[in-house]
Amino acid sequence: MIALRHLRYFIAVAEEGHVTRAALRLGIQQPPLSQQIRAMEAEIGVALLNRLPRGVELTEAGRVFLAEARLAILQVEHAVEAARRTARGEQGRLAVGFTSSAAFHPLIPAVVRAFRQISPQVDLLLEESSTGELIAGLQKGQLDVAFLRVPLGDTAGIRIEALLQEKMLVALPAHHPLVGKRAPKSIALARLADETFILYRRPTGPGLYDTIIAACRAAGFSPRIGQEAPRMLSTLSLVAAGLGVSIIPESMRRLDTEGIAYIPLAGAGGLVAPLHLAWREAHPSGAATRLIAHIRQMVREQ
Amino acid sequence: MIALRHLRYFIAVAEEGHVTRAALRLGIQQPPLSQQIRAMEAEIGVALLNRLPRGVELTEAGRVFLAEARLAILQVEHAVEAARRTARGEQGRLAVGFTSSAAFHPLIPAVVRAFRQISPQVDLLLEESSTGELIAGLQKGQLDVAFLRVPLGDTAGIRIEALLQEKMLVALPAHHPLVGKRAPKSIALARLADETFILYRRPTGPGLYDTIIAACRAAGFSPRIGQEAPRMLSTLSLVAAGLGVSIIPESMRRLDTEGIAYIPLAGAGGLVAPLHLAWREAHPSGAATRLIAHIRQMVREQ
DNA sequence: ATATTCTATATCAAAAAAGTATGCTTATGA
DNA sequence: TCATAAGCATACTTTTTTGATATAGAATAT
Repeated sequence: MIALRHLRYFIAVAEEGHVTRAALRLGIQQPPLSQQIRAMEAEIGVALLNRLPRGVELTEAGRVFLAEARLAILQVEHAVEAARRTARGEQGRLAVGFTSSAAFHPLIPAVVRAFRQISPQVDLLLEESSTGELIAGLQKGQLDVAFLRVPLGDTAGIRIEALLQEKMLVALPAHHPLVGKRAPKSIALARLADETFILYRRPTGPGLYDTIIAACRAAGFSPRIGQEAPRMLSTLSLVAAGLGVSIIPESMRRLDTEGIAYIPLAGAGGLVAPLHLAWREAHPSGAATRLIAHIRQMVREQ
Repeated sequence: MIALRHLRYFIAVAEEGHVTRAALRLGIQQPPLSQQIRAMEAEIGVALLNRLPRGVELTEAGRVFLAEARLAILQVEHAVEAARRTARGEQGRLAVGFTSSAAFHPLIPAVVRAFRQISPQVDLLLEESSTGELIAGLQKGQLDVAFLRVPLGDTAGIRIEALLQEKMLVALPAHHPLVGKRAPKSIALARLADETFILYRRPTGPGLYDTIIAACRAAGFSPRIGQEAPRMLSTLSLVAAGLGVSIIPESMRRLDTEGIAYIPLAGAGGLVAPLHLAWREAHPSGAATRLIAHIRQMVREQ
């Protein structure tokens, strides 16, 4: 069976035109080199060298084989380098997931843009889905990293790290009495006791939904739920349509401003929207490790 | 140092997702296979596999390496195949030389055309030069095969084989008295005793030139040499210009017919133009062997 | 818990590669 | 032309590498 050693030896002999000199260069003796070359010729079934009184010369087949053998060696080196680059996270593919509400936080496009720039050879696959599906995706290895609001469900084997916490805003229809002529600087949660709430909730489990209800209870009332929107974005549409009020993370202010007044909560007792980063505990890829480190740095510098 | 064995083993493990099963497929035991894979990972410095409770899975680096390793194996196989094809004469380059007078024989273009068709992957390099240079080219390995008329000079290490013999024609100016109104069917050499001869001769030594002079002597006269043309083709131009007569191989009739009458020699005693094939005795290339065999066949069938 | 399924480790045997000594062929130079 | 040197091949030995066997260790599945 042909080995890379055979190719390396042959290339040396071809380049030197001389078995003894090639052996010197390879750091072995001449007889084993002669043997290896002959063994390879026997294996291929073709004479690659003409043995001359002084040195050797390539046959036509030898010339062709030399060129191809060099390519083979290069390809092996390329394979090794590609693996190393991939392990260093400079190459490969990286699947990043995020929940719809996290998608609106400016950190995420900033991270994606920055990572694309520093690791152009990594294919970033971005995928938006629910928290539950993100966690499952991580566990199944379909995702490498995910941004989510509140971790929930079975997070076995998943590392979760808090990145930041956002303040919450009250979203009111623009013509709501509480907004008045000039929107107030802030509003206390208790003043929303009689409002109808529009909240975002996924069937998969608790999330911001429960945090908000708990905060209302703490403020002394039990919120009346008017509607549960299927997607975070629809919540704001319903508020704009005047169907009720909602409480949303600050970063969502960027959206759908038409017809909505955003007012900070006064002394928001524990009512904050966290942003978490999640990744597989076991065997993170080089690119994932790199991305995580980069995210941490961006959060720190922010 | 990485070996092809490592790549083959790794590919098997990657494809099976299972060391034990891959070992079975490779016809070795599981422990050495595990060892070889680990040795290669150590060599590269990168984890290619994640060891799971049941079987193994590829890391991102492993996936990249798998694809590249497959290419490396293919390239090695390609190298071997290319060498074999070259040895069989199906690929490579082949330098064919011929003297100017041989170039006019229809066998040569026919051979070239036929060989191009049956061996399209062989690059044919055609080169016209003098007999002496052809022989030297063969000896130096610059040429693989040569067509020539009369072998001369130092032919050490050269195999020469007679392909065919052509009749000779007398070339006369169209208005020469011997041609008359209707050209005669043939003409005896002795009748040219008083003519001026225009002959082709290269400085390198004897050739057709001497054959012709010897034939004249045998016919009872010593030819008067009017001019020695540097190239076979110029001979005919000089004849057409009325400067004398010449004796040429039959196949040259195809050229420069304007102003020249070609008349066969009556009972041409030994006055024939041979065509020889010459090639290096030592280490003929596959393509050369193939070409030579093909030429012989074409001559036989002709 | 216990069996089962896999990979890892340790030790030994076999095979392959490298080393040493020397032979054989062919050119080179006195 | 004869001796010498250059350079590849062959024969044999030593070392290294690869593979086999036995068994441990980890983890899931029953």
